[in-house]
Amino acid sequence: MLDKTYDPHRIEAQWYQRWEDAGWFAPRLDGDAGAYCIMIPPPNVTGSLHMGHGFNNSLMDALIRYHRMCGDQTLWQPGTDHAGIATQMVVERRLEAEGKTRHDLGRDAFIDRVWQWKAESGGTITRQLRRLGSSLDWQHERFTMDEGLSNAVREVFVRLFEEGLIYRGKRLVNWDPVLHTAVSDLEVMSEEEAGHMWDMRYPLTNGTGHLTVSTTRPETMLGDCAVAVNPEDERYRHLIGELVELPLTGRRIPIIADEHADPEFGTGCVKITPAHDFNDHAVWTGHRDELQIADQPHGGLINIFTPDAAIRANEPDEDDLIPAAYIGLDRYEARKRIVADLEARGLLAGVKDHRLMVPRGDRSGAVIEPYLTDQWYVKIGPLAAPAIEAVESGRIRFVPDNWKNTYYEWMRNIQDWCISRQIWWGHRIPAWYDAEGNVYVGRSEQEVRDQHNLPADFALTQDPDVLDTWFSSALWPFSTLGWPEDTERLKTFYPTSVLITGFDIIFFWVARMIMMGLKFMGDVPFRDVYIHGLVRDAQGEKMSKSKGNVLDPIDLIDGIELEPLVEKRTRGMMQPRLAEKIAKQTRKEFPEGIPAFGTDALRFTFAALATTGRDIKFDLGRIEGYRNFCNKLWNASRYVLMNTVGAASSRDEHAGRGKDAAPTDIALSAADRWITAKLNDTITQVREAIDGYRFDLAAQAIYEFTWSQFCDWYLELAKPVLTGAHASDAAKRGTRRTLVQTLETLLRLAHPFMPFITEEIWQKVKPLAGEPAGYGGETIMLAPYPVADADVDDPAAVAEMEWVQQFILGVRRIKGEMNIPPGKSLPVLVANASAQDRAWIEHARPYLDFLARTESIRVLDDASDAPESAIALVGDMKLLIPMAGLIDKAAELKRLEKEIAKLRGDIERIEGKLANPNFVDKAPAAVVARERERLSDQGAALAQLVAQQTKIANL
RNA sequence: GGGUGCUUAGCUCAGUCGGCUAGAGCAUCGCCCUUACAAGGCGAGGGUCGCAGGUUCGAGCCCUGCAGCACCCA
Repeated sequence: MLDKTYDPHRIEAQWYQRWEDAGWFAPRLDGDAGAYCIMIPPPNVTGSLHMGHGFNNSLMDALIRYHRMCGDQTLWQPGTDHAGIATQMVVERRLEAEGKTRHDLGRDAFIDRVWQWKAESGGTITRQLRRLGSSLDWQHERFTMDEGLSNAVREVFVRLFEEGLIYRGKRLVNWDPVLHTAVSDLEVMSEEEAGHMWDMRYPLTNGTGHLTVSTTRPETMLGDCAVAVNPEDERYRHLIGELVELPLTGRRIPIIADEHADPEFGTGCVKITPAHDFNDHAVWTGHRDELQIADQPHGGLINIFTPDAAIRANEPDEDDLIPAAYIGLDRYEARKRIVADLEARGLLAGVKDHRLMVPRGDRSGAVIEPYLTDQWYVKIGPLAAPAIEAVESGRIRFVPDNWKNTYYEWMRNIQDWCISRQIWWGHRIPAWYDAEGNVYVGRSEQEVRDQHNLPADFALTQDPDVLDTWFSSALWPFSTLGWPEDTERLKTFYPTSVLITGFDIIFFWVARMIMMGLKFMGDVPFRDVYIHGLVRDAQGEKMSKSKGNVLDPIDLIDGIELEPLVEKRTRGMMQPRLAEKIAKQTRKEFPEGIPAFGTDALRFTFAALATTGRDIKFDLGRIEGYRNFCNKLWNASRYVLMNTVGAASSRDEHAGRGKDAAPTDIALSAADRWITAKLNDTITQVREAIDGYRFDLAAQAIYEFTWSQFCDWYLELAKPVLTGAHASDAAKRGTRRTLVQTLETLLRLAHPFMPFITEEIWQKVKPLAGEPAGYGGETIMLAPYPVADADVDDPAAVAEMEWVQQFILGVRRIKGEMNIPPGKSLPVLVANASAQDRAWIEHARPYLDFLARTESIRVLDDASDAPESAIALVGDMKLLIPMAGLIDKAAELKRLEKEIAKLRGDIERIEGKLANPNFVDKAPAAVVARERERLSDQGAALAQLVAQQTKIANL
């Protein structure tokens, strides 16, 4: 028997271990069933679970469990990502606490430290995924830096290089001066910030005055190679080809004509600093062959910064290219000094406040500097074209569909991918250099030596850089399955079925997987891409540590007291004032802390909120409601078990399933047949919803059936049968069997969304319910998913039960509105009853007595005999509850008036419609017929109520 | 500047092919501790579907314009 109260903690603790130990998460590789596979988006190996993971994994597990129960060969591939920059930063911060930098340790020792950190913290997120109930195939867990995946990375790098799709080039990159590495365009976040616009005077060398240029970055003037004006700009046209003197440096630079100069912007003159600005670099590219530029130092492409973004020293052959006064100054210090010096010389024309877009590294937050470096690139055009085609042709389908536009937009404007990073934690680039700087690419140093006949004493040094983390992630759908080996798993599970992810990594990850999958597997990596929204807080704000509004899914599962919650939210806060604010806000929002809701409630909430194409606001009220739902299911199950375990019910009584199997001594009532038909409808709805990725509709259908049909009606209808003296043993058996089988099926239906509670209950129900579709196994997670059965449709039973419900609701409504306690028994008179009504009254009498608390039901042959009564209509039949001593005449008149007004409004609308010849002629016949029928029904009801109103009013 | 999405009850959201009186949960208000469940039961109130036009017999849904909000890209 089930415990009296639902305690998610106790249930969840045991089942996961059992499932995993039994090996039930592994795909069954035998047989000819279809394959179904999802790759987990690998979380950061040293990270911990946030709400986004919780959401994402709840949906994936629902699909995986559904398909596993459907009998597919089902694989959910687990694994983690080494998350290069992020992980390296964490370890560096820990070193910093010891007063060291990574350079103090050296590369090898530092990497050892990172592996140590992984060993320490690497289990956290996989443990947390287990807490969510995720049925991942842990026996095959992978890590992006394990041996197999590293092999795959080298293999891909070498093959792309050999095809000319990977190259090394010196270009402007996004340089992070704090992390000392290049980052890709995607890792740069530009936001508008407050700054200044400086107007600086550059004297004309012909002595006729000066040009004024506007800039937001005055310090970069040291690297200017020209001033550009728009060729159409009348003000400056005559100066094109003249020279100006670059202040503070003594260099002379030309005035050039270029469209890039916007006459409307500032003075219309723009300084060109090709080594420190992407636009300027493009301008320079167009003018680099002009003598006045080509003759400048470095052909005009003058870098002025060190990797720290400080002003660099001069090279031996540069003379005083960089003025000594600024060398060694940080870029912002240099800015101040240069502005001051210009002002001192009368060359500063003005300063105004100006809002500008500032690019920052998404990890470090440092202002990104366009910087000239040697980097490795993937030539992306040849990879992008087939990846675009794969979506256009429908081989890959986005859900919701409109995301494909975002994908196209990016893919059609894609730039070559900078894949080298100047950090230590990651896949080392498989390239070696000799003393002359020649580069050799190969799978290993040995392979390079063999291929190029380089003797062992020929010095080679490996490229110090590592690859962008997303390079290895891009291979995830096939590298995890064993590629480049041709494994069984690869053959079975590639292409995978669906990718489930947030829109934020369409570019980082989804697009790159598609390109790499097509390139190396010759096929798409997945058929569907389901894009879900972001999990936000109850106010719709993005969750972030600095806002202090982060919810930890584990805290929702286990609950957390207020003090630990406050501590957690403010831990490691740099700004005490912010910490104080967050603490205050947390105490206000969660004065009692957060109660434990359990995993099933959390998962069901995620499913219910997963409407397509929208972010979700995570409101604690919702999870509370679904925790209550778990409780409801639990208690309903207790009721079913209490009434079936042990009773006269042997296993045989329940063993039969469906109509054919019904033994002769079992009688199924209309209620039994009705709930079976309703369940059948629900099965269809849930399956359709899951197949269409409508997790919200699936959850809603399960919720509605369980609560509003099974609990509110069927369990109540079962009571008079099970406890009443009038019911036959065959009827009792029929009801018991229906209770058990409905519950058993419902548990299987709900299992993908609430795995723990359904397993726990199923274990108790299974011995009573018999084997669903011949399944005799030990766990619900491998039991067959319910299949709808057209044979159990039963319109007669449905009609009867709807009548019963109308009758009961009619009586309840009168009681409710008249403030009569619901438990009070009342005599009911019935008038205008048809033969069918009379039969049903007879037949359904026990239900009516129990649920409507009818003391007696008397059928009147003539309604005029009735005493003063409150009225309710069931079709044409009138329910009359004598008012004497119970009901106030004025109250009943008011109630009638309200209903009459509603009917009149309705009738008026319908008459209007039917009076319109266009409607009658053009609308489909069925629609017109339905309106006519409604009019006649409403008209009859109105007549009855009006008659009643008159009668009562006249008393 | 370009793009995408959103706007429905106090709140959070459904609403499929254009067709019954626009639904659910939470919140609110009454009555009930009825032997599965007070984490509950029974009942009730609550809507100009962002605004303005258009198409249609019929529009929350389709079209046009406008407004507001959010996000992405430059």
